Amino acid sequence: MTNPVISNSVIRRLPRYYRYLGDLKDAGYTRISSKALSEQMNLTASQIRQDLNCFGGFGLQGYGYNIDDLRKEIGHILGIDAPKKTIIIGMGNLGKALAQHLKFENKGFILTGLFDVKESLIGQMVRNIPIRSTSTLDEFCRDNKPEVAILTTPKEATHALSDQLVKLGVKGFLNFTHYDLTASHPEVTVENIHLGDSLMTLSYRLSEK
Amino acid sequence: MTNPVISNSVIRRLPRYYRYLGDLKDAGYTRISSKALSEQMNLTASQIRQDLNCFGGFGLQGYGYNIDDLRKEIGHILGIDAPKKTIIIGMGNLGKALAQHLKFENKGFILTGLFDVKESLIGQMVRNIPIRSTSTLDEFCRDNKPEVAILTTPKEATHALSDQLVKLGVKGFLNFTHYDLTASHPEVTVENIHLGDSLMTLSYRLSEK
DNA sequence: AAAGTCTTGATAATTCTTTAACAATAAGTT
DNA sequence: AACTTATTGTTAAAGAATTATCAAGACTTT
Repeated sequence: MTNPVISNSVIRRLPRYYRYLGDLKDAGYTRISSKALSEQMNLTASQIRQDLNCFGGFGLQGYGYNIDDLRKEIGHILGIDAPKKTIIIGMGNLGKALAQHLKFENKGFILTGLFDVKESLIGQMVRNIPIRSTSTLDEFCRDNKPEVAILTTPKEATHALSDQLVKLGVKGFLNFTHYDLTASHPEVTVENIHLGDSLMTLSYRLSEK
Repeated sequence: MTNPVISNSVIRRLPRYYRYLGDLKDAGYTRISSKALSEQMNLTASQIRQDLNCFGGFGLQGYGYNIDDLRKEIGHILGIDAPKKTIIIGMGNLGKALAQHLKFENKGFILTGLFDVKESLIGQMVRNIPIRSTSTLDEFCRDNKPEVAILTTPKEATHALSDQLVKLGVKGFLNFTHYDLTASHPEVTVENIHLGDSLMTLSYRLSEK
């Protein structure tokens, strides 16, 4: 698709809208105005309207937005209705925590494979999926064609591993390793999550006060 | 301290500078120019110089920056030399992963307490720290005065828990729960980490291609 | 020690993001 | 059915962030 290019800032707010709309829906509400939503979310109403209008006019003057419709629209924009096969590499505590707590199904992902190098982990079941040896990755990817990989491996392993996965057709990475991954090809997408950076940001804010 | 107010964008880049400078130091380098660093980090040299000059002129014309000095300066700016006592509440896989993998000592934090409500976890040792019952939180905080809490509890528990902790003197939160925490008092700092949002952002980028 | 090179810090220009304003229009009300 | 109120989508203005530029000055070489 060749859409008009949406700014990063807008994209990063979409999941938050999606969450809040889900909560409102669960609470039984059917409509909301940009003003009311802005108060809940600590944003300006203007920003919400501006953001949503990047994708279309989902609201109705004098009424606001239908919560369920808007949520579905945003879900569609986020690609949640196009499930992507996903593997996790590195099944230590972090890998396990992600496997168990991330609601993959709700977010457009299907967890299909778990990998680790550590003998003692191989064969363990997490969420009814067996942990496989990383040495079987090539074979698994050829058979199952996962599109997304979540990495929680040691820093040293990351670069070679991501190269291998890109060759095997993986298009998206959620990278929790200490290695700063950059997209090697234009069709590859990387989301780096450095938990340590968040800690340091917190430290800064505590120190400045 | 009443500093000239640094923008969010700058603050969020500081930890990344800190990491890269650490890597360069470990690799044995002693100096680097903004241009060379910008190429490694995929930024502009201008931005790096602009960012650093928010805090002072750490560079030298015709030479660049001394890696070790600059790293120390940024560490100091980040408050890494002022260790903050920290507790983790919620010792499921995520809490355990954070306890074991986050390098607290390097980042200005000292892990002093671990808490969970689940009977089977209480008493377990992680990093030589016992997991305590959440019911002992008041007592622990009065005795140990932790400044920072990392939350990995269920959504429902978060609001009440954070209120309780603020009353007990906790000033900083790293919030991994599905509840969007907002700083209730001006002296309280919150860093929300929604891993699900990162997944959805990734989903968007994969879908747009 | 002079000439040349490099690289900063600062300022200016540009671009991007957010906020404000308001006409248009749909819903709700009498 | 007309009138009032609410709220959008859009355009314009303001504010931030990023990038480009360049004089000043420190290092390096001859």
